[in-house]
Amino acid sequence: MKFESVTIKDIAKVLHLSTSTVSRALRDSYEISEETKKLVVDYAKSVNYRPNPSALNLKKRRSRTLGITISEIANSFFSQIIAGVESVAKEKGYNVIISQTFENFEREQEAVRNLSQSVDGMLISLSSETKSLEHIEELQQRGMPIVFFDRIAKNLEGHKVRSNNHKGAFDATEHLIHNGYKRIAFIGNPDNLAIIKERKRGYDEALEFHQIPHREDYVKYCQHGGLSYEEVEMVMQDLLSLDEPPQAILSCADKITTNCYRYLYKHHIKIPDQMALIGFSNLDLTEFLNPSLSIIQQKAVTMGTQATELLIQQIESKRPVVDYSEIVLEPDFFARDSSKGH
Amino acid sequence: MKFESVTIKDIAKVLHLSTSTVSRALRDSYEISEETKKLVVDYAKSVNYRPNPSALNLKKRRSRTLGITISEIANSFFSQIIAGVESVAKEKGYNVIISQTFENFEREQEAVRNLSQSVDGMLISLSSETKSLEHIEELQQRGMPIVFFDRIAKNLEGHKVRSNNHKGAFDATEHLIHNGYKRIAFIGNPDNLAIIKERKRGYDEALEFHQIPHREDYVKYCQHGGLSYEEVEMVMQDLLSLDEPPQAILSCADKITTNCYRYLYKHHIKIPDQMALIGFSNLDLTEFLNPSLSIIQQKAVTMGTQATELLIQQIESKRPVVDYSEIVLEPDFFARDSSKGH
DNA sequence: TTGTAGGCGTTATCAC
DNA sequence: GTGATAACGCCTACAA
Repeated sequence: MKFESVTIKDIAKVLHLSTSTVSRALRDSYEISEETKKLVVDYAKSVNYRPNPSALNLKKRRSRTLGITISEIANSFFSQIIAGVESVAKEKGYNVIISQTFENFEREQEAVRNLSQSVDGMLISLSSETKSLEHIEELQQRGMPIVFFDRIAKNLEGHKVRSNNHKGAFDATEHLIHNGYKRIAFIGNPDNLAIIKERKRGYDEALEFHQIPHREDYVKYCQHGGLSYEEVEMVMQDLLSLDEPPQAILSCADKITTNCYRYLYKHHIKIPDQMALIGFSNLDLTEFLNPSLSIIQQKAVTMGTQATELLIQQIESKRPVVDYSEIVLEPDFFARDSSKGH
Repeated sequence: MKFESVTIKDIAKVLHLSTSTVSRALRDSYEISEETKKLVVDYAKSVNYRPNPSALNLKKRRSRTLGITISEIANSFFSQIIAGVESVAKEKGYNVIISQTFENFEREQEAVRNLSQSVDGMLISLSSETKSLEHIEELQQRGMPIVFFDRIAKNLEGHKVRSNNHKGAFDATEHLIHNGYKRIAFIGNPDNLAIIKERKRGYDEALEFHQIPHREDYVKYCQHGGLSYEEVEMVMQDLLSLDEPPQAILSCADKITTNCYRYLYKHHIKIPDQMALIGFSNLDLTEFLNPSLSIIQQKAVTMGTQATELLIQQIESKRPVVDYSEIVLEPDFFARDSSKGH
């Protein structure tokens, strides 16, 4: 089953013109007479002519396509990011190809390498399991414009758009402390991710500031980013089986937050009385949950639009970009019942 | 800023071979000696050679890209669909380009026409405002494989994957009736959509079956699919200002359901005592809402995978497809507190 | 077993 | 003002 489409050649044949004339007429070149232009344009419209993108790409050595690498689409944070990316991309005439890593390093390498030939530039949020950055560095060195967002690569150059993760975690932890919680656990993705390091630092510093002793057994990392319920379940069991279990949890990813909530619900552990919960999340209805969920919400759509604007700017820049921006977005904090004082 | 990549020509030059030999060696042709093959393949790997997709596409007259047209990405139902689509597409070596219509007819026409040159086939869920189908028919006639899902086009040929909308709405309505509700309102997208007609029919027939009189003023359509809160707000105000307002609502789209919930919450109308609510939704945490939300949940991921499998099958079929399948997925029904009897 | 040449659809360069 | 030609990267008859 093949889709047959009209080409410049077809038009040229019908109108008894050369392909070059048709091409020029369609692009409104000054060299072509108004008469011929009108003839060609009208006919092209009547047969619904559209230039073949592959031919154009081959010729122009660009694809007007952006690649975006994220952990998972079915995650409110990332689907909001994509919404932002798509809106700017479409507006500027770019398509977007999405690659999911499912927090897996090999998949990320694969994705990045595959994308490399199809796109003019890439938006990357690292996977939880990413340890080495060579696959990305190599592309950068060959001139691929890459903008990092959310889970940025600390040690690579390039435009970056991220949240103020330190502040988000610090404020949330402090909020718990103010509400009377002292035994506060931290659950995050693995801390090879800079954002998790930052959030951990925020958590640490809030404890320190309020002279609450650190406890290493209150700090947990989900190697797979809490993608599966089971992963979070194990962490929760660990925490609850401690001699002195925590009274509150700070969760550092959308999936972890919802899976914690699910766990507590399932095991009839009352929130916040038996366990307070506050987490990073971009879900829609958290305020209507029972109890309503306290969240640190990132400006996801904005993150998507800003990152895309920077990327397109870099792609279309005449000279190599040397001066990179790092945009930091302030997260919004919503204190609700799940972290109420007792 | 241009991304320089290695071509077959480069390899040929370095190895003192012709481009055809390199091309054949890379594709493991029987004509090439093992020796040469190894030489070429090893070198290609060492320089990270990837064929240029545009050149391949131009040559093969296909793009190994699928287009999908939906109303909005930031909608749990559609992001689950996309997750399903991506998984099958990636597995079979296809990329996916997403187009959002935001329920607008012109955007849909634009999207479909733009996509037409870039993709080998399309997955389409119609927009709420779509009235004519010429833009789609035209492509079909020129041989573009198109699979309809969710909001299918009743009068066009093609593979179709949808939910059993009639049953979903019938069961939900009957459930409300069993729980003692008689004054039941229906809120949906515009009924030029076949799925809404079907859901309306399910609602109608359940009422009829239980000998509950119809009331036209209980039936409301959101022209823009409830995308904005304000649209749903107006409908709710209409319903509540009736002499005899409804006691329960059946909502027919994810966005409408959540916006109804939001409205009731905001106006301190107790669910279900003052107004029961049940709706089509694929949101994640509905069971933990306060009160927990009764939903009709569609098999979104499956819908995505099945539609994509059909599409790729049609694209890769040697002979024109004449025998179209219509897959009907049974929705899952979760009765919860928001529709409890009083 | 390897090389040469032509073409996929488009645009740019050069001629007329 | 218009037309012929080459080139973008790849593949595939056909030739050698």
